[in-house]
Amino acid sequence: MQVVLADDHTLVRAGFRRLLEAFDGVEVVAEADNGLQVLDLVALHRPDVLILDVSMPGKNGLEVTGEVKEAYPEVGILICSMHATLQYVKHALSVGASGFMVKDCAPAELQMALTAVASGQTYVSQRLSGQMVDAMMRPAKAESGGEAALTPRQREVMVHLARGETTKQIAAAMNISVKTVETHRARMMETLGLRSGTQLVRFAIQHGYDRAESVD
Amino acid sequence: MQVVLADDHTLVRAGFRRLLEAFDGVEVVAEADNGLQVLDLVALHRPDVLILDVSMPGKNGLEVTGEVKEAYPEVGILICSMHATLQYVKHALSVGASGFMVKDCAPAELQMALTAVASGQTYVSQRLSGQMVDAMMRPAKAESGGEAALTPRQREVMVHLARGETTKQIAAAMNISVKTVETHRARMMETLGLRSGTQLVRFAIQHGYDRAESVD
DNA sequence: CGCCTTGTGGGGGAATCCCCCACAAGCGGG
DNA sequence: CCCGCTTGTGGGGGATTCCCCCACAAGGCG
Repeated sequence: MQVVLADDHTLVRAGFRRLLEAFDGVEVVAEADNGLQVLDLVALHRPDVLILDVSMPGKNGLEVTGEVKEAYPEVGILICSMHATLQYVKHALSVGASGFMVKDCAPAELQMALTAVASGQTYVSQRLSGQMVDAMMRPAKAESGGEAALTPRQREVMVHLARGETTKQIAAAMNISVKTVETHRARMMETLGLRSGTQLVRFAIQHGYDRAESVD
Repeated sequence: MQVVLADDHTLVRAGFRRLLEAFDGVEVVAEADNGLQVLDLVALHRPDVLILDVSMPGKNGLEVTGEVKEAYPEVGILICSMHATLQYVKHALSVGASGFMVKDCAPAELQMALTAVASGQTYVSQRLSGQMVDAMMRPAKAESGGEAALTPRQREVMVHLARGETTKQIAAAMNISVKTVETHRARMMETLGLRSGTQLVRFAIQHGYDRAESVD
């Protein structure tokens, strides 16, 4: 497996290289210390995997990702970062990365990430997948008694809202009056401390009411 | 770290035990071959981690999970299964499991899962977190990569929409007329093929317009 | 030079939002 | 046992928004 390594800190690169070459069958064929170099090196070596630091001079990792993926979609890209939020991961994956690692993980995890990315799978650092699980479970938890101050009927309205239905459609679907739907909305907004109906839609979607409700 | 191991196949248990005891500081204090035994063994040994097969005679792993968590919430529970779907994982986590492994993973992954669960973190097998990522990205990928054919001004409106602002607030913030905001909305809905303003809000949020635009 | 896109607006009717309000059913506590 | 609270069901009415028409200026481009 051939790897190109891009990070703006020489010491970090050296450490990574040692780690990587300790793995069986991994070869670091080139290193870059800035974003502009990367595209050339990829063009030259056509590696299996490109390991990219997010913050680099010239061009940041996410920009580079987009360009490399466009020119050489077969190259697996593994993003490395120290501070990692879910939004950040989503952004990285949406521009074409195959994996996202936090830098303080165990060497074994790096190896797993590498093999996953090389074989075309998606890998997300364990620390981050924990966050993802939380995000995924939030709506399911609410249902199963977490801290949903919402009544069953209100939750039902929330689901329809999250799917983008209009008040009239919701009323029809639930077989009640438009006015009743509005009352439910109003009471939810009060308990949730929201000011506009749009914010309620926002809440519904961000809390996953558009996907849940089919489990079990 | 003390572990109780529950699986209905003797050979599987034996293999697991060997694996586990090869890890530093891990001790298998008891084994169960059916669901009914588990609760007693946990009560007796108070392990740090309980490794549970999903399919067991007597009581399946998920039922056991709920009961153990209720009685001994401090015990970390790691579910093992061969066939694993996202729905399944969600269910397992919602009844109190801390981790979910597929059985054909690498030994190193088992160790990572074990330490994560023992320290109270959530661990989901790498194969599964890949699926989770896909599920998470699906809405974002849909059109952002292919055809984010929005004009700068339209995107600006989108950001405000995603933050839950009203038309009037957006108009004020952008220093233009309410009517102009409405035109932008209408044109976006046309290019995106949406039918209601609520769905536009939905789109805006699912595509990350509420956070992105400031990342980079 | 027309044509298209983009940004800026308006008119008007239907739908909605968001504040009031009411009443019945259930449920818990004093 | 009755009072209060919550929940579900509705209405009135004014402000706002939605969503269909429409117009015009500026810029790009074949």
